[in-house]
Amino acid sequence: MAISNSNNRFSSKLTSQCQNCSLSALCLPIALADEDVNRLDQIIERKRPLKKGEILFHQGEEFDSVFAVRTGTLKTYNITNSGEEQITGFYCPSELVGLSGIDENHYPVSAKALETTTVCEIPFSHLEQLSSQIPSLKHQLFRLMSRKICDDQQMMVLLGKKNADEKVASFLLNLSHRFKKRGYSATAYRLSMSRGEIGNYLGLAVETVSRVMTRFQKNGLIDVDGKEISIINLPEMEKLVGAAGECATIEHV
Amino acid sequence: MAISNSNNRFSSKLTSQCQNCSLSALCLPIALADEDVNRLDQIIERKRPLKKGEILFHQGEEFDSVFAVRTGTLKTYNITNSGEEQITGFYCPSELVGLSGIDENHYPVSAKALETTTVCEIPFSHLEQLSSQIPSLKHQLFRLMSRKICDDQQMMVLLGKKNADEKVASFLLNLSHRFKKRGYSATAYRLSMSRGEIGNYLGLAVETVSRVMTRFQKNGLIDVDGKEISIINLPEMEKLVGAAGECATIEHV
DNA sequence: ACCAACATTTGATCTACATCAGCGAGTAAA
DNA sequence: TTTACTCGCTGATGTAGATCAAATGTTGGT
Repeated sequence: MAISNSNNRFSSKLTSQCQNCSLSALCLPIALADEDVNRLDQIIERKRPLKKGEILFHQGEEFDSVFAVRTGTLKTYNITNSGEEQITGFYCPSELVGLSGIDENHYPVSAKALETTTVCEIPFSHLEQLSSQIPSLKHQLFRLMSRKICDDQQMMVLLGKKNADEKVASFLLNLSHRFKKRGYSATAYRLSMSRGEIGNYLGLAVETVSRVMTRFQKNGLIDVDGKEISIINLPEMEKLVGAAGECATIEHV
Repeated sequence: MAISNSNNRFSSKLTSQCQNCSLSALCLPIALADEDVNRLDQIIERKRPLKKGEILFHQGEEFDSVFAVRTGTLKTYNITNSGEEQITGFYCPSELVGLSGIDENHYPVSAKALETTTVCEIPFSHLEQLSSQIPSLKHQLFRLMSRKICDDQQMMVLLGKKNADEKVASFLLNLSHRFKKRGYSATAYRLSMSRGEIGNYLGLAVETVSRVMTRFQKNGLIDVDGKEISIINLPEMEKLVGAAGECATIEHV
């Protein structure tokens, strides 16, 4: 895909730069030799930013790349036979989206930007080739996919067994952990998704999400101001979630 | 792990035999050259059968192998902080279990036999090494993990959005597809798990599972005799499930 | 600055499913 | 055979959260 130069603000960023990308330790957290980083750089395409609501790839489209989120947020979803949207995940900076397309060679979901979002496109066939030459890269890919499996299974437990309070608390703490990992505050952040999208994702009605958050605020667990969230009583929130899932508990590096 | 020779009935089977294993086309469905199959054979250990209730690996245990089910059925589950079991999956012959352990190098779940079950143990470090030398094997592994991600996400949709009827129907049809893929009848099979385990997996009470199945039978959709299930009205069942998930719809090879 | 469209909150009511309880059938041990 | 269990089925009742309804806030376009 040709790189757009229409916007000078970004063209300078659209160059090889895994070396100095602040996310490199996260998106493919491996100790690569300099020459290997260069090889990785060469296959990665930086794309122009997606505006809010723009689609990165469509459900059913042919799979060719995975994408690392650099800034902003994406959601993946599919459209059910009854025409409603079902959100299957949110993706923050440093996270990889598109792995589920490998199997069938088509993306089984669509990915849409929740806000202005930039991604690195990584053509999968190149990545796979490169992984043959760099064992640590291959291992890293296996780990990433394994983690995704693990995380999704925790999500299954959440959906199948937890009540509304536990779902919302898990969701807020999960985001907190993800922000913390990138060096941001774990206790104050901005939601990039609407209440409706949260409810859709958690298997709850919008009204329930709203009520639970309001109640959490009344009870001094969190502070809510529109999309701004502050976690006031972290221990109590964690208690609500319970020892949670093992994947989350063992704590990702 | 030493192979037990205490049981002659099995010792003859505990030899290299991916070539003539009827599942080989499924467990790692690749066109491998003969010599490659041999190399794969050499790293695989066939273990003595597990009896019903025996544990293949425990949650928290160090990860070293993935396992291909040859006969029988396994369930994976984890124990929540409140001490209850949460089933995260059932595994039939030809299916691979343990992939979620790669990331943290520990199994995040336990795996237990639901009936007498035999598995092939595949030490992951060897498999990974071998995959460096056989690109098609590496690709196959990526595909398998991708499919698992895809399937789990469909399960998330099921748990989050479907009602009891749709859950049970999806479950029964999913098993049907898995039996069919292995060449068995898609319309008559035996459940290896209890109603309680089905309910646990689907996020339903036992009583609900029982009631739904009874109602399905009354309505001529299925025939139930204890653990024996016959699907009488397949089209109607499929309608109940809806166009379902994309992963399932595009149809695995 | 204004208006239209949409997002969020709150209250009232409804319902799918959980929970509780009781029953019969199968199975294993004594 | 009896006792003790476990498993599956069915009926009665309770409840978490969905749905319906309406007011209020927020946002983007012109």
